[in-house]
Amino acid sequence: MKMTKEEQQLSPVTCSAHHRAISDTMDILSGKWKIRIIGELIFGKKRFGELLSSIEGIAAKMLSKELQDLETNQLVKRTVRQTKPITVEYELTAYGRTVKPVITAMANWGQQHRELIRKKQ
Amino acid sequence: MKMTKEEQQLSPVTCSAHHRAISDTMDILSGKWKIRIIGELIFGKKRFGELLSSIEGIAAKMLSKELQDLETNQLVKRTVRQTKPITVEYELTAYGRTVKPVITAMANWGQQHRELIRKKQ
DNA sequence: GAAAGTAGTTTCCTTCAGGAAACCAACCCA
DNA sequence: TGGGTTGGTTTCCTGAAGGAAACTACTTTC
Repeated sequence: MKMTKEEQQLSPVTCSAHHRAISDTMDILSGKWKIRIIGELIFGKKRFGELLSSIEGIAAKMLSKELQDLETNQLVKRTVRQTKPITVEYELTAYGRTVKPVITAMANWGQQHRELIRKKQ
Repeated sequence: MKMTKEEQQLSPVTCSAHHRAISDTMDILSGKWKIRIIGELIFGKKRFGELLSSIEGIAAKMLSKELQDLETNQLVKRTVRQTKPITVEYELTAYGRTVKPVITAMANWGQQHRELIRKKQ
């Protein structure tokens, strides 16, 4: 039986692994804010309050919870700095930066989609 | 002011467009089943019942609703075939196939993530 | 001693995505 | 006449996600 390149790539044997991998990614990036937070941290370290004001619409509760999730999954590192009022810095780990291609793929497709919709109307 | 390559790419000017693009993508691929459905249709046309049994765990109501969403967004084409009991075929549009890089990026990252977790434990 | 700035946590509430099961409707076959 | 097959829709329900606002705790400054 001949298979196209695509079918080889996604053969039934590797198919369930494929689904699992996608599920894993969706679980880790799930929720309304995780990708926004990662997008904010791609530029570098940010303090809790900075994230709170730069991510429009997020409440402190959600920011705190989502950052904990990201920390649990090793995507983000939390550092308490012994400043006058204590400040806390969040930054992407090297591992967290590996998510960038996923985000880029989504951004590219979304942009193309928007252009296509605009042209049609 | 000097900027790294990354900062040029994601300059403040294009930043909100970037967020919008990501939101668009997430909206269209949102929900528990859309990516699974697209993944199933990458192999070719499938009837409603075939999708229902090949996508483990989905209920008819959800399948119906998600397919409608995908059709609305031009990712999927629905064709009624005048067979003895009427059958309905769903297939990806050419446009629907452009989502593949996004799914591939998610699958790749998920797989890498799983391997990393496995090595650590 | 009060106010202001840091980084959260707690409580209470609402909404909505999604699941289970029953139902519908057209058609064929026996 | 009634069961099987197709492709759905309707109804009812629940859990989880997320929002608003108040509260905590520590320190510095006024």
